Amino acid sequence: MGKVRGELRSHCPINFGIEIFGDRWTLLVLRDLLLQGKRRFGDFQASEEGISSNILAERLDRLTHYGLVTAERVAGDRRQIRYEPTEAGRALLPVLVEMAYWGARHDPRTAAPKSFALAYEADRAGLLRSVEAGTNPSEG
Amino acid sequence: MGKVRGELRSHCPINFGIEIFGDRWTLLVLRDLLLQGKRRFGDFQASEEGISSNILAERLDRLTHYGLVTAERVAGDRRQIRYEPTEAGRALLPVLVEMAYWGARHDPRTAAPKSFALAYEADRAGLLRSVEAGTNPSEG
DNA sequence: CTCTTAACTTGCATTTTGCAAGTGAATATC
DNA sequence: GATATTCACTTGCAAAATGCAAGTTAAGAG
Repeated sequence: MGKVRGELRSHCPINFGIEIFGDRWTLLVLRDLLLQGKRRFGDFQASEEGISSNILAERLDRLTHYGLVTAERVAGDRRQIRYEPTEAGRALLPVLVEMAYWGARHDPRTAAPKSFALAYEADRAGLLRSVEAGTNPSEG
Repeated sequence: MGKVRGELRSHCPINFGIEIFGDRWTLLVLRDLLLQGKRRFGDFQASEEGISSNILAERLDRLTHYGLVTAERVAGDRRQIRYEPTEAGRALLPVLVEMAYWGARHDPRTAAPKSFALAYEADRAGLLRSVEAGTNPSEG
């Protein structure tokens, strides 16, 4: 059961996001969901950062609770649950892309290929569209 | 003393940002710094979310450690310390703007004026420039 | 001097995180 | 159809982070 969180500290539009995904794991789940096409519990667990199962379960609950994600059992294999981003979840893609660009430019050891930052700089809107369509060539 | 953090979980460009500002307070400090023009310890403390002084001190330390912020004593009043964003810190502005837009569009009780989301939709690049210049009319 | 201001520190209770192991239901295998 | 395996969690508990209140130190004001 997703624990219902109390009052927000403020309704500053930046704070709103922080209250939902301002922690060390939630944005990684959203990254996997929106950029890597992952849809299942085990997929998220398999990411290199190594989220543990109790944390992952709580975050998926919270994302569902806040309407960024939906969860449903898979017909054909009722053990599985498929997580899908909602419109509100997909609307976070530009946030992720800006963070990725910042990381690509400021982490001296970044794993992002140069082509990503270059593509961003050449045509941000185009990059966003291709990432949205899942046809972006400059990601792992 | 800023505690030096250990190894990063990964060099995914999104994770890099999370490791630095993925918590409930750091982005609020950056918001105050980049969007509200706040420069002093007491200014940050005065924000409506109510950060406590030990947390604030630790976050400022960390931001300084990671090179997003500089700290220096004010000549003329050596009690004061002035915090300034670096280039890397200012480069987070687009991330904050995307988060603000998302919050403005998805928090039903958002404090953001409609003009902000409308200005974003009409001319994102122009909004970014005006926010960068501190001449943005659609913020509190 | 004494008082006040500014920027922290410290102590401690509460909450969150993280690891390892365990559970229960559904499906695959023998 | 009994057994093993997969999947998505739960549970227990130690460790770390957070949050509140009060205290400290250095500098400037009166």
